Amino acid sequence: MDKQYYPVEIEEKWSKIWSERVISNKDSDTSFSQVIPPPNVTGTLHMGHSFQYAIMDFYTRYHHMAGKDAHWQVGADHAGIATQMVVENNLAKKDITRHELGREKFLDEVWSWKDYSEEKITSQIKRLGCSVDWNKYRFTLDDGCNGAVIKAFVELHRKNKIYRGYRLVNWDPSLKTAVSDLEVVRQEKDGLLWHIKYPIEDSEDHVLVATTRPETMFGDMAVAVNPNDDRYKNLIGKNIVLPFVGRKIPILADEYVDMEFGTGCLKITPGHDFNDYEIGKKYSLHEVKGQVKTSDTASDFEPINIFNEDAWSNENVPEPFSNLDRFKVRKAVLEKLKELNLLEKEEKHRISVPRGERSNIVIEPRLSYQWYVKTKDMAARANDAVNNGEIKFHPENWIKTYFNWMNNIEDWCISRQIWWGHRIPAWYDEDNNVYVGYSEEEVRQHYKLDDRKLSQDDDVLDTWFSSSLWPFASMGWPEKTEDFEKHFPTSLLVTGFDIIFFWVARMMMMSLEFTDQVPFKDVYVTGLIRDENGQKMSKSKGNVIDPLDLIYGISQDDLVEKRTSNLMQEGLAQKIEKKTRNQFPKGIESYGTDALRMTFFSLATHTKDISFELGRLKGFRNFCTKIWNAARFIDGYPNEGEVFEAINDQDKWIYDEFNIAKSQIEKNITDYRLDFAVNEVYEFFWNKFCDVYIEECKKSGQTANLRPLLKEILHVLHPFAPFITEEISELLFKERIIN
RNA sequence: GGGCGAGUAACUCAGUUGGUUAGAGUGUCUGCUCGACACGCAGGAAGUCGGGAGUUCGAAUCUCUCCUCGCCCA
Repeated sequence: MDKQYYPVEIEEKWSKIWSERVISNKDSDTSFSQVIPPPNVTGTLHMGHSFQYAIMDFYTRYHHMAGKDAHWQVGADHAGIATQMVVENNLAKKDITRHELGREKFLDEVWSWKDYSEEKITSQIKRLGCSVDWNKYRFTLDDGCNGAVIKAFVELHRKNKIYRGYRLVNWDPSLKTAVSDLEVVRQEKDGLLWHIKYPIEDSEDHVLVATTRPETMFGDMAVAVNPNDDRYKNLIGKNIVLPFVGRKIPILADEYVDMEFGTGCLKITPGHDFNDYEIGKKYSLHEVKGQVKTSDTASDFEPINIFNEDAWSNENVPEPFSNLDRFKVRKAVLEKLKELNLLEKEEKHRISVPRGERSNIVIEPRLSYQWYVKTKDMAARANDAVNNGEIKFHPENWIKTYFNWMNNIEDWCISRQIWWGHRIPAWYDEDNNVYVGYSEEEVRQHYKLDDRKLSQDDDVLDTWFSSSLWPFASMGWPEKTEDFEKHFPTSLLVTGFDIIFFWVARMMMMSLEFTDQVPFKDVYVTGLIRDENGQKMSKSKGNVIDPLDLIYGISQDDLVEKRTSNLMQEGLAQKIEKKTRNQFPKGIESYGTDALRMTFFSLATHTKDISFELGRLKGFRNFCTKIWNAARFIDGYPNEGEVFEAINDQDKWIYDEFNIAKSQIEKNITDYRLDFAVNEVYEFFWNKFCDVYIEECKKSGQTANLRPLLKEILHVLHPFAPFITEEISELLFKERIIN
């Protein structure tokens, strides 16, 4: 044995062995199972993935060693919008758009990107030593998952829990697709509030309307005031003549209007604002020959749309404002208003700008046909499962976050106007009647259609729709496979708090809907890995650390190169280079996977921001070397006996200590406190076993128990540090800890 | 506006639900090339536990209040 522990070669040996073998206690009746949160095939794995996989692998090995049939379902996610964007960006470098390529050819491009990314990801998972069965690898867009998705969609539709609706959605004008509420990120910034004069019909007078979005005035269908507002009482029921357009719009009274805000007088633009849409719906606003009218008939409601899919003004907008980008429309409108002396004033105002999570462009609410899942009832059922303890969150506190969202849940918009994803199983005839079914053939049968021409919906489903089926679809559902029967519901889900709404809650709803069972019993909610200053790791901040670079080490130059290549923004490179060279004067040393794992465990505390600091990693690398050297020392003694038998006080003492530590460690493992557990391991091994016991053995010369005790310790240690323990076990005892 | 969380040694963090002198890793200081280990050993320094008030025999921990920072939802 070397004087130091050099992890790289040893780990490569074992990870290869492990990626080819399957651990399983098939004969055991007790199952322990979990599914991997499928990583997106957008590139490579980062620290967050390795962190969570370390925890998942820990529990897989731990329960396997305890005799359970442990199954960890592995796979990857097609990640609709994200992956499509990556491929589109790659094509853009060659000056090709997806439309030039056409749907089919573009999808070929995405599939080949998927193969490329998948290869990287799977080799990373293998390198981390994850105990998964690669024969059972699944992809969220493979045939099996597609079957599950279609079935889920059709069944929900036939149960009247999916519907198609024409309404306002969050529209991403650069991706030209609808996105869900969750995919919109709000950003506060300084903006302006404009006070605009709206002339009153048959009068020289006007009202002052305050708005942050003057460009939408072409879509105005009413002006609203609070009925208790004395300033405007006499105006209620009168009409406004909308500048530039000439449309006559009513002045409505509604409690919704905040008298304190702006002028207390609000323009109502149902086609371009979510709140206004609700008001428009309430009064069924609709235009008849240049006059907007109210009605009691809900179906009369007809909002006016003034933008195209790319957020340029359309034919509903008069010259010279038509066919312009929305921000140009704003500029032009304000100039003209000023000219006509209709702009009273502008004041500073904090506004919250909605942006697309992926594209970062300003979201434009847009009227369109989309598919929705009715969530209220499904959410209530999921909530019951939490309330009656069928699903437990660890730490418990996340329940509050979960309920905070679930109690205010809105219907889920699941259609996306992109190409990469599960095509929506809906067909339209030439009169635009819609039919939902498993296939065109099945649709014709089910709806008893003649041989009329049908064409399938062009849209695909939200990625999270397929992800929400993952715990059972990945195990073969709707087929009653062996895995599904034995390992579903799963025992544990390890995931980050950032996707509790996106994923965890939706899996719960879908699972109860389709299997009448919860998808998992325990949810281990992890924090998010940040850099050593608590900053989010991101390419543009130049603070990303690749887990593989911690395992293998990386030179300063290579690290700088890695951090500064392919930057979106010019000029960042220098700054990042300087910072990086400063922080890593000698690059990064090799620490090994076991040290990284144990560092992750020690960081798996109950806080949500996890600062990754090299000092901690160094401590665990030293610990690995300590283990190595203790073994090396013990290896110098012959095998004097197979089992531990206390013959003196030191023996009794260490065995007591060992058992105390063991039960403490076990408790912490079941409590999902791997941070405590790993500290316990560290403390026992170093301070008690090495510092005291081995030293006593040296003095007394009674060393027969060293080997048997080390063997027992290695078993406790194994889920924490699988590589080094397996290697030592082979070297000293010629046997495997896990076969 | 509603909700959640954080503030403890130079740095990054624990503190298992009120109980001796507040812990760890890293860093730092002193001394050690003694037969496992300098990624080590033996010692050491280092904290007004964000501020204030209260409950208690006893508070980092419970209550109130204030300050600072962060996140999520509207």
